[in-house]
Amino acid sequence: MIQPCQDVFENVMDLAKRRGFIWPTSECYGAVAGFIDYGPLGAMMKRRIENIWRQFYVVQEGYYEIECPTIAQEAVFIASGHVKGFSDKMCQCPHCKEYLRADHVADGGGVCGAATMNNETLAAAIATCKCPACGEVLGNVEVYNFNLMFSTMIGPGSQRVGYLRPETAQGMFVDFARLLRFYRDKLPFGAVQIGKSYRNEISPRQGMIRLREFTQAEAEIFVHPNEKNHHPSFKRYANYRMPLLTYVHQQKCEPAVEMSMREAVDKGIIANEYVAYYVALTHELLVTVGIRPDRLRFRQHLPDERAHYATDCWDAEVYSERFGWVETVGIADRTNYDLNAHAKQSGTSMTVFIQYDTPKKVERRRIIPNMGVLGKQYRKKAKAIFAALETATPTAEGADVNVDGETIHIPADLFEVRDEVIDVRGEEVVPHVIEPSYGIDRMCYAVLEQAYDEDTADGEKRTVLRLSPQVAPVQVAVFPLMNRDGLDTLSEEITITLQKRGILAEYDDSGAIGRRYRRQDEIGTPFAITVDYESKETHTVTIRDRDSMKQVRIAIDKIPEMLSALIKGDVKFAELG
RNA sequence: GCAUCGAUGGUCUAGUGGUAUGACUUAGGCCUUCCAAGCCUAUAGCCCGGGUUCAAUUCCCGGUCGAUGCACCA
Repeated sequence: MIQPCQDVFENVMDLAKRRGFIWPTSECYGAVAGFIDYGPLGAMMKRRIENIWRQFYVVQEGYYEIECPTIAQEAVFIASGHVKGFSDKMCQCPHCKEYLRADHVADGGGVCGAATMNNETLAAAIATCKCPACGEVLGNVEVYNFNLMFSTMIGPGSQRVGYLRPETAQGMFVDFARLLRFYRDKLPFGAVQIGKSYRNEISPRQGMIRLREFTQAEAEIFVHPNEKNHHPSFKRYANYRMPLLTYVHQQKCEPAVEMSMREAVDKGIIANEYVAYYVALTHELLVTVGIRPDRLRFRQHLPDERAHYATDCWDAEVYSERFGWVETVGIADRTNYDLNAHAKQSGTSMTVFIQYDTPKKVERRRIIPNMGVLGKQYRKKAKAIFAALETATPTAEGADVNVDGETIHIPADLFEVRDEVIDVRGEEVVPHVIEPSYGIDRMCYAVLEQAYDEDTADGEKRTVLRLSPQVAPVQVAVFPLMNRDGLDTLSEEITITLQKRGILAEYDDSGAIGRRYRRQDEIGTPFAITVDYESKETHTVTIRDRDSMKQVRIAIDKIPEMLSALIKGDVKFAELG
């Protein structure tokens, strides 16, 4: 699948480093693998991508953003399964020093039940196995858990364990009760979070594709389990078409098939309307930030690839010339797994009360003990008897209840059996969660790689980042043709006017004008305004398009309005004069 | 993490047991009426630690980072 291309990745990362998009972290002390710094332009571009994400999820969908700590106490990750399930049982071969997955060694050596063994048992079991790397018999080895979460201590001298979160999602789950109240106790609702997550990868490589600290943008959408096939805005994307690579296609090595979201749901290819809706929304979002549709596909997880809680999962994969298809977004139906787990761990209810349209009549039998007598007679056992009686099946003589292994006969005159019909107005429901989860750093890399281009201008090589105007860090450059005769002061005035309108404009008067154009081309600045001698007489300037290098003359007082429209994409440069 | 290879101004590079070549870039100046032109000047470098040596950027050992292969990637 991976078809390495020697140049693109290196060219992109070289440019990114040189021009201040991406830097190795803490370079003066030697960089650390798996960590990067975003430089001035990279941080700006990342923020613009995040803001486009907010436009979709917060503004369009109405799912407010929350912000939770990156460190959480152990209980959170016990419930989520990360303390237990996010670690691997490792051992080291004493002969060749290779690090090995102990359970894999056991499986390979014919040991049964390795997955359920504790570390000591597993160590004993693999002592007679051969190291798959060097072939020597392992002998006495220590088996230990390598957890991919970074752990820390909360407070000084504390025994309280904390972990850096391996995903932002848990924040939305643990805040469920508050969120439910905020959304006035009605489903569906959602909450989103953009923030850092941490995974202590054993061996991160591939630049910014696999990081130990990375930025996720996750949405958790809470929905009634019976309503997953009725997204209230489904019609927005019902006819949205894209190629889908289902797990059946993958098993048969067939290519993806293009279809609408309506078809995909109706044919049972995508599990429900909610998942389909966010598959389509994700497609639109990725195209908006500048991913080419022909380098974008949606691939369904194979049944054995899915996390144990997910019923359906689709990855948006972006094609990289260096890394092949890279998972950039995952859209999963997490069911009620997380809320059930936190409800159990925390002892807090994580349900929504759903009112019936009309109350249901339910027959109910209540057993009401005469506690005045029972209490005196049974003393400390009375409370347990009271509880046991609620579920007892009384006969005419009385009821037998079991308290602490002892069967106690309660005569019929010590309680009253009351059969009644009551109105049940609704039920407690644990919502299901639909989760679109975006890897922002991977999106940034994909945007840079796809924007990188080299063309020829006047017989010379030109390096140009064809970034969408919406994500380009610098939005416009302003140049005086000559830095004299008042052209420079007029240019500076225009720059300030644009900056006051919230447009990131960069003024530059150094050296030849051609060099200044090239410099801006390389960082992806989509437009350049040039003030020339005609500007003083006619109050006009030229505006230059990065991609075509064409120029159009416009009136100075029209610049802010026109640039805003060009940057937003409401107007295309080719449509101008 | 293991194995192999590599690391010289911001970038690309020459070279060396006695502190380093050239080009591009950048900054200042001159020139210049629209796409990296020209001229002058300036800034800036031997990945880190230890060893050998009078002297290490150079040789040796260890580390870091990067590339590749293996392993890993809930």
